[in-house]
Amino acid sequence: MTGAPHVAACGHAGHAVCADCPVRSISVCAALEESELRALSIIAQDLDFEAGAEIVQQDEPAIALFNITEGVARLLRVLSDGRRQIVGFLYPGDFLGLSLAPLSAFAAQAVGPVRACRFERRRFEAIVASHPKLLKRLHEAAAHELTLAQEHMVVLGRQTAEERLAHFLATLRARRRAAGFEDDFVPLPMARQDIADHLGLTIETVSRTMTRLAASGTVRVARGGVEVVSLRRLEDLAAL
Amino acid sequence: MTGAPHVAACGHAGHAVCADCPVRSISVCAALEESELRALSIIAQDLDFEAGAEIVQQDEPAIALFNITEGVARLLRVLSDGRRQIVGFLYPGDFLGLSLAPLSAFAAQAVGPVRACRFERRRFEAIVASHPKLLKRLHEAAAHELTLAQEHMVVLGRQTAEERLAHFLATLRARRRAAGFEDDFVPLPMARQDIADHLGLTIETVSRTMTRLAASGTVRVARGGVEVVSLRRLEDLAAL
DNA sequence: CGAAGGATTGATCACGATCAATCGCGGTGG
DNA sequence: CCACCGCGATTGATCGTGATCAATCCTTCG
Repeated sequence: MTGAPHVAACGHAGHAVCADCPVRSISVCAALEESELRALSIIAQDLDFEAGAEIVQQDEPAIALFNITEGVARLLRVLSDGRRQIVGFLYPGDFLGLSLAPLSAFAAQAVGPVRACRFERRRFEAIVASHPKLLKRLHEAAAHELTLAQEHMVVLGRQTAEERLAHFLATLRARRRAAGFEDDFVPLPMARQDIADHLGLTIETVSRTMTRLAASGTVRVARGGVEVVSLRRLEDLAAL
Repeated sequence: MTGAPHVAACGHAGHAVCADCPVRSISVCAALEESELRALSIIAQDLDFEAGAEIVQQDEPAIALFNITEGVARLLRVLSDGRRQIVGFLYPGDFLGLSLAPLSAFAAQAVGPVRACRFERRRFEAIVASHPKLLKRLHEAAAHELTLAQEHMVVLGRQTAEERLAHFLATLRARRRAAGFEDDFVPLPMARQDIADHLGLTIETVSRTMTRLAASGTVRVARGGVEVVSLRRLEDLAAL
């Protein structure tokens, strides 16, 4: 079910050219010196993953780091009895492997087709050790992720189903806005089950709640996503 | 109800002496060069907080960072309708202010009497900028916090009340072990309401679940904490 | 056109929340 | 010294949100 990733056919024998990177301006690699970028470029490997493929295995040695360049990935933990918790979705520009533990406590899987830039850990850390700006960027990314994680704890610990879904959609919309999109359409490339496992709900509750948001004129459900009809109402419901 | 913090009466006009710091070996300040430690020492301020006092205000500018040296603090978000979520408890050696946002999205309050080492943010960042080892330590701390936060998401999203409490107690015990204690007593300096707000439960559910853990011979409830009777059972129940 | 799989809708159930009473301990004053 | 008070914790009774079980619906793809 999970095909092995293969080197992208797009050029340079699998080595990425950072200067051409589509997430150059928004990722950890942004604001790096020319020399740092060149150093990274040398050890970077451009990989493609098909939908559902494991990018990182749960409880396996974390020997590599990734920078998502295209597509969406999910970061999740599967309990022994099959319960899943998705702790976050990774979008282009997001960094995978910020936690420094020797074993990866979480798996990362491609939601749809994903392209990612891979760095072997030992080599990456060697570069980090000698490039303080890169460390600073990594730290900022980790601090940001930490804030997101803490916010999501509030959602999971204290919000109702409707508040959770409203918050999720509002967050995705804000993120899309920040990425420069002007419309109010929120693409949902992940399955309902993924949304449920992210929000600590069941697929049925997500479905019902989505229907209720649509019935109240807050959103309109379309193929592949939702359109935010009343941002005001959505944010009121999210109630953080 | 929350008295203003006052400078500790213990010496040097409120300036801490890092070399004498009780958390020197376990905190962010550990493994720093002599020069870095001296630089930090100059801007450090030793503060006392009484039980319940606000160390950091929610939604206020984050103008300072803290290193907890004695006591326990809670990091929490209060929703407009009064619902609370405690995203973590801070023990001696823990760093407060890792998230780099200009406004603190969370409040920090003293659970009992707390002593903390305060750093004015601007000055702290100036030191960080010129001391790469300190940045590295901060990054490690942030990465560790991130992992803890993600683990707790799994707890809040997918665990039952019994699993949550068992996990909480097992985590506290492990932490205490790591700090060098050999016994199986787990102090619980925080109120039941705090535990409930950390685990996304009500105080009644915490109480009932605690009683059930005691009835099954997993723990014994004592004043100020619990004694772990069967670690095996506790960890089985925690079921991560 | 038919099969397959994800999404939605419906009926019922259960876990934890809510409402409420009591307990137990520590502090205070008579 | 003990009666009383206050407050946090525990226990009990009932309720409600979201889970579970189950039946279509809808879209995609062969």
